[in-house]
Amino acid sequence: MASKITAPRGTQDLIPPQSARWQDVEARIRELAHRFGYGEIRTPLFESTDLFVRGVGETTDIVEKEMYTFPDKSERSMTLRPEWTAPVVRAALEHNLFAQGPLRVYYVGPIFRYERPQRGRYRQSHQFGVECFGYAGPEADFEVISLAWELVRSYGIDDAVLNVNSIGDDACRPLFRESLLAHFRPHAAQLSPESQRRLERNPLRVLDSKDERDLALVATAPTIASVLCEDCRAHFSAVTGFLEAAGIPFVLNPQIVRGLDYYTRTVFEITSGALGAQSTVCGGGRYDGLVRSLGGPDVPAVGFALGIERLLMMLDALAREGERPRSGIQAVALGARARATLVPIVAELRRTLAIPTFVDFDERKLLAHLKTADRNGARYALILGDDELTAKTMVLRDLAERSDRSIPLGTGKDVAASLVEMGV
RNA sequence: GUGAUUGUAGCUCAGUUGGUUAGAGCGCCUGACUGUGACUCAGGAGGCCGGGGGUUCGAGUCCCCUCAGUCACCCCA
Repeated sequence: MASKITAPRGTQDLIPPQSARWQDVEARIRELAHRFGYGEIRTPLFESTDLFVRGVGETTDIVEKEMYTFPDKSERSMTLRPEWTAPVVRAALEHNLFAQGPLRVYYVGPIFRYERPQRGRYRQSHQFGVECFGYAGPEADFEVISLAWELVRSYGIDDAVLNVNSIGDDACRPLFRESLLAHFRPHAAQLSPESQRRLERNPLRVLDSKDERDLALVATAPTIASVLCEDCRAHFSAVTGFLEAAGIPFVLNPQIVRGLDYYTRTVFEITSGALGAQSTVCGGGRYDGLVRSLGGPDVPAVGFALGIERLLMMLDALAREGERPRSGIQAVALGARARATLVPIVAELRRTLAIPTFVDFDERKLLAHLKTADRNGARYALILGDDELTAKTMVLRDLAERSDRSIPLGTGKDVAASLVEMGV
């Protein structure tokens, strides 16, 4: 087994029938994004390391320890995409998309983070996300949040919770930072080592510490709400107002800080109890400063990223694995002559019918073929043996109804036509 | 990166204080039933016991290392 090559740690193969669920989810995502008027963007799997360092923030965990970074053959430092937002902004700038007014895009695809795998956390995972550029107003925040919520709602996931918060902007966040420093610094020695480190680099992140040594001080820390500037306050209350008007339930959660540096004002998360320690299925917010910090114009933006693995985990927790309806035809040939006759017929069925045609080329008994049909979830078995060859017919067995019908044996087109006529 | 725990057939798992040729259930294949699927019965195939090293007369069982899974911390999707 040691000599056997296995999938790298924290990655997984997606194989049938599991892959069909992913196709369903992705189809729903695309349909939803389409309805909201978002166009798809695809960017390279790897980018210049610098893009993420500048875009995500040097003090974030992603940049400090989670990036898959490697030198290419020209010794340029490259990094496997650990998140989509920075590449999306880079691409929009590169193609000058911001010159044409507001931009709405969505993405679906893998991200890579060098982490120790556990429930809901992998080295390669997949995200669906949207980015809405060009609107500074709360309407855009609402649009993006409601899009994320709509996906969760459409699956009937009832234990999902929408948490929202505002972390202020350039005007008031520095004040919040100062008041946090003033609160924690005198007691810095009592904080956990990790929090002490964060206190200097990014004091906001001390707030989401779960270390027992920090809890007491965190609990008495000043809240952002107390220092929010008038603009931020108005913006945030407009966002929550839209949510209320739309009947989208939410929780005001001052603990939500977000781990990426580029967020401003509105931040939100959708969480679920079905996900173990990684309770966030979707996280996002506003990042008005990012485009500029990546060398672009002053373009406000708001977006989110949603973990597809985690969404599927939530669906699993609902455990409503409905019986999949039978679909398709198992073409069955008994004997070499029947098999030779069947091959072109199968080819024609596959060309004209929308449902799958299954076929087993091995010489097996009818019983074995029917078992295979059962396993394939086929609705019908189309049987051709010596009797049928003589009578110039085929037997169409309805595996759900357990009934047989006879159809004339002809060319592939003839057979396909008969099947269509019979409502197959 | 830290800690805990697990790795035996395709899957779920047994394997006594180390002791000959490693087991079960499910699944798969074949047959009972020249040609009608979810039941039954009987056979069969399929394992360098994750990998490497060590202790021992002898290791699936003990020790070390390594890889991987799981769970948690950290952090996030």
